[in-house]
Amino acid sequence: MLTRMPKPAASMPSAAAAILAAIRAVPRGQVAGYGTIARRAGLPGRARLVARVLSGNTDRELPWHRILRSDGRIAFPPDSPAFAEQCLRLRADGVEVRNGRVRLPREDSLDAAVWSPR
DNA sequence: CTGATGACGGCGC
DNA sequence: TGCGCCGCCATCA
Repeated sequence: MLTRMPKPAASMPSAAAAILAAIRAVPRGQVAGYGTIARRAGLPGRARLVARVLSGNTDRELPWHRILRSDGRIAFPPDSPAFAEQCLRLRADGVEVRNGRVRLPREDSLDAAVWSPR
């Protein structure tokens, strides 16, 4: 049966793959926190790992701009070019960005519930 | 092995 | 809301 998933091993390369998959699964117009992505990837408590993976990512197709800090703030210094680009890409998605911050969906929303079976 | 670093998170004030 | 402190994880000097 496929009922059992392998135990989460953060050090294995597939961890990064799971993270990338979780990020790719965030639909346009929506956003998620680093910690949320980590959980969706089966790596609870590895928010910083998500950040690490993203920092090494080169795929322009990856919706990296939809990943924000838990408080809805963009994780870049407000004066950095990355910050500016993330702002643009978010708005291109139709997301409202106020002062480098967006309205992050509550974790207990339906969408989150579907994603995080626990 | 110890200490520093980073696209983090939660809590307290 | 803003800020600081501390905890956590993985990597690197």
